[in-house]
Amino acid sequence: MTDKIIEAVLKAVDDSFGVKTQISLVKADPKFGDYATNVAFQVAKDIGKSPPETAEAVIAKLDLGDAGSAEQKGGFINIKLSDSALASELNQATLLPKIGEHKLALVEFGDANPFKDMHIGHLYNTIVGDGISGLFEAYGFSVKRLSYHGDVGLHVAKWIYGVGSEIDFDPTKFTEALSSGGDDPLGYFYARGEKAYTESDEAASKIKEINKHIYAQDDPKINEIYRLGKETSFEQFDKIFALLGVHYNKRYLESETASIGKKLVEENIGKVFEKSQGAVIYEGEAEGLHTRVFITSNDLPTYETKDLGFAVAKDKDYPNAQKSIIITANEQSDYFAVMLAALSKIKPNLAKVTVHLGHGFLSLKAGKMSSREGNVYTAQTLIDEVKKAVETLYPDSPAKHDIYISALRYELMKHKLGSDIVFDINESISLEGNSGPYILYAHARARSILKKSDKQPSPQNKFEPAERRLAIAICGFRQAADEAFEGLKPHTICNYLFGLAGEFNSFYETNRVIGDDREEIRLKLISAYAEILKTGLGALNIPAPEKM
RNA sequence: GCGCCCGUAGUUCAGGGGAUAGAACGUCGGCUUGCGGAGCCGAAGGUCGCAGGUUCGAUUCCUGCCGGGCGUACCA
Repeated sequence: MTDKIIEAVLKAVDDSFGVKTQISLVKADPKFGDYATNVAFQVAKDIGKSPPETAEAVIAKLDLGDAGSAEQKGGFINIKLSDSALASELNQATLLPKIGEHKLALVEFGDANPFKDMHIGHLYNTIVGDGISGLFEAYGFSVKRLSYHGDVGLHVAKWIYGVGSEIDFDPTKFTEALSSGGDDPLGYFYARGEKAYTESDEAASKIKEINKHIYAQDDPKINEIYRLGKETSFEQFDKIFALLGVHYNKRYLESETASIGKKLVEENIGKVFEKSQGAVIYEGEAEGLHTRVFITSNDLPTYETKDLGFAVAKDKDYPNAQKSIIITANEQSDYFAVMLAALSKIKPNLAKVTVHLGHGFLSLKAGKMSSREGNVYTAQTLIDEVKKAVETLYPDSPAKHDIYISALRYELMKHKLGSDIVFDINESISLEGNSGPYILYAHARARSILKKSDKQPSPQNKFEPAERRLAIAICGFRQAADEAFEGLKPHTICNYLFGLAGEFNSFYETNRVIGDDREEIRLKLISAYAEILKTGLGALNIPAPEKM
């Protein structure tokens, strides 16, 4: 509908002044109209008239058909949708264009490294990734959720050193050693190795030696400890993914992509890469980037090389993806710019569809959780805390699971990606304010009203002012969703839903539904409202139970 | 040093050339014998970091500065 209006306005501008331009339609202050455009300001100067005169002239030529009417105020052209146009809009308010039909999108996220903790940053990353995946699915894409893990590299050697020095590198003592690492053996032994690495040269060289054995796989004891540690790690990761309801299509490992990438880099030395000080590097300065090492002077591939191999591996498994999104913390943004620059010279078609999406740093609001000083909070700890808080606040709810999942997911997606965010557990589970449970409650309440009535929702071509206001708000979904999808900004959906719920509560406060003369049309509004809440939450993979 | 991101109410955050800069939390004051009050209405609270520039119009774009985060050759 808005497309048709924009078209009509542009035609009127062209007819009046022979000017071709571009405009957007914004939601107007309700006292002025439903939508507004400032096109008169844009063209007024060129045609030598004041904005109000220009707007009047445009309106004189404007043919909106039965879509609505327009009037000028202070240079703005305010458009009011006709009731019939609004009614038909309302009927298709939940529909999103299936522009991804028969198209494939790859989304990579949740790349926690085995042998290390899955901390709250990984949790954030995982939820954002699954949300972006859901958004693409809502627009009809077939989405493959992929994870990628650094199962080789110095951090692994540090961990093996940490545990190995305790059990004298005897794999049979591994299980016993795990229990001595407390409730978080992975983090515990990694921290030990890390400490030794920085504090002792002897340990550092031993760790580097272990690292070589890991790549070469030529030491049976190290191989076995490695296998056990990796198994333990992924068991933990899978437990968390299952808790969150995240379903991956495929897990990739750096140990698999390393050789593919290394071959690719070696083939392109002198073309894309240069040798320097014994290492193989990519010089990005000419493109405004920086230089990065792809193969070390010890002849080991770095993360960048493995990522090149990963791009190829993904393409082999899922050829012709229209979009490949990589989601990481934004500390890796510059890194990805270099990696993608190198990729664009080797596999331009792959680089073209690849987008890196960076998110900010997640911290927790100071509270009881900060008692574990010096520790990074693990994903599991935060999940447990939120779950526990939900059980206390909603002891009788039949939907506790959905509530705590929604609390987590909503809280992490309601902020614009890229900025650092502070997670407040109490706020995340509260029914007051901009929270997941608030939206869930709004949805459950609407469903309950619909269930209670014995009449059927029925559209009508005439709205009372309060009804049309709600209807307009409901029809805003499409725009919010498009913005979220096109700009990879899930938070626009959260903010929209929160605003919509506020509109509804305000409406519901003074407009009786059941038993009113206008029950059918109001039920229609409520049903559309409930569907929008469910669809919007669903697009971000947030559950919306019927009761809570 | 250089590069990228960020500075909006007491706090957490939206907005991102255009009509009076918004919301939530917190504070204060009202409403409620009704469909889920877990709500609604209202008040107080802002030099949109500072200074220039572009523009009919700048919180928004540009430049500089101040403050913060991240990155910046062999970690990921």
